[in-house]
Formats: sequence, C-alpha cells, structure tokens
Amino acid sequence: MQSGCSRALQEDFYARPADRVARDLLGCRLVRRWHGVDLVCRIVETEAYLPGRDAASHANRGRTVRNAPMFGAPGQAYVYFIYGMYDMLNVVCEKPGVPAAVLLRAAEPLQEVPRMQRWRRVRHDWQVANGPGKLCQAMRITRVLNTHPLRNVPLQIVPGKLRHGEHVGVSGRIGVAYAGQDAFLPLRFFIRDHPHVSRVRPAGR
DNA sequence: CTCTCGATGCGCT
DNA sequence: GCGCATCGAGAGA
Repeated sequence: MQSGCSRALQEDFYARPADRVARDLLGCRLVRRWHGVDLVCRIVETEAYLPGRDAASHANRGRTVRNAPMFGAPGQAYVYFIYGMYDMLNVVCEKPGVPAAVLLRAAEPLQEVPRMQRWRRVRHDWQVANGPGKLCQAMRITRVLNTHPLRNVPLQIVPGKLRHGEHVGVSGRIGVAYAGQDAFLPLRFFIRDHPHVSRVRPAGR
C-alpha cells in the first residue's frame, strides 16, 4: 500500500552523484507513517556529502560502524545521533561501496501539521521542520530507522517538483567549519526565499 | 536584531 | 577526553 497516489522513489534515483540527488530531492515529499497516520513534508533544503576527499563527510576517514550505511545500498536511510539529543536523516547515494549521502535539512509540513506543531511545541508551521534536527523531531525519525530502505513504509520519499516561480539556491554547507575549504563547496541546495528553509547562515556570508 | 552558551550522548583519537 | 552535519533560551544593543 503506497501513501498518496504516487510511488516512492526507487534505487536508480539515488544511485547517482549526491549533489544531483540533493538538487532533485527539492520538492519531493517525505512520508512518515506513524501509528496509522501519514505525516507528510515537502523537502526544501538539502546538503550533499561526497565520496573521496570531502573533509565534511563522515566517511572521509574510511568505514566505521557508524558510517557503514553510507557504503551500503543507495536509497536507504542513514540516521545518526548528534549533540547528545538530535537525530539527522540522510539518504544514501551512489552505488554500494561508494560512500555518499544527502542530508535532509528542512521541509515544509503538508499533512498532520497540527500534530507536528504540538510535538515540536511551536506556534507556526514554518518552525516545524526548518532544520535537520527539527525535521526529525517533527516526523518522529530516530536511529531506529537507520538503514531503512526509503521505498517502503514507514518512511518513504515520493517524487515531487518545484512549483511555478520557485528557484533553486546553492551555497556552502552549514555547521561544517571543521572541514576547512570543503565547507565552502557549493553543496547546499534550497528553494530560494522559501519560508521553511533553515535560518542558520551558511559558511562564508 | 545579534551573539553566547548550555544541554547531553556517543564516536573516535 | 574532545568535539560534534543542532537548537533554544537569555542577554545586550
């Protein structure tokens, strides 16, 4: 049983360079089935983490227990825990053995918005998922979903497009100053002027 | 508006 | 033991 009317994205979508996937995920929908209800958000901000010498990538020093999903099948979730209290949702890209991923940084809530507002204890819908930690809180995404294939319930990504008049912005990645020059690579993608994009400023502005 | 700081668990050196 | 792909509260301007 699929959520909504369209079918979830399949492996071939993800088995590509992460910066392409990151760009193409803008406008797609994240569908989280939780106790029989579908929480739905539209992706408005992403970041790509590349294989090879990307100093910001968790995989850049080789394979470990934590980053192992990045080396696995494309289209699976890589969910990790950070700062003692937040989960981050990534989608694995490239073919197996090539560690790459896209971090989902922000989304616009579409369905079950009041419920997610309550969970997040916020007043406005733009506060529900305008950051990677907030997105996971709003959609009840934790490490339990690490390695989950995103074509299946209870967490799927369904194709979507930019609306008329929406344009893609590109910038350096956020919160990775430790990566030196790599923080400035144009690997953050977002819908320009969209109210649900995170408010943190990117490296170099 | 801007800036600083504490929370809090765990992966990695 | 250090520092992290964060967030929100609080202080000051």
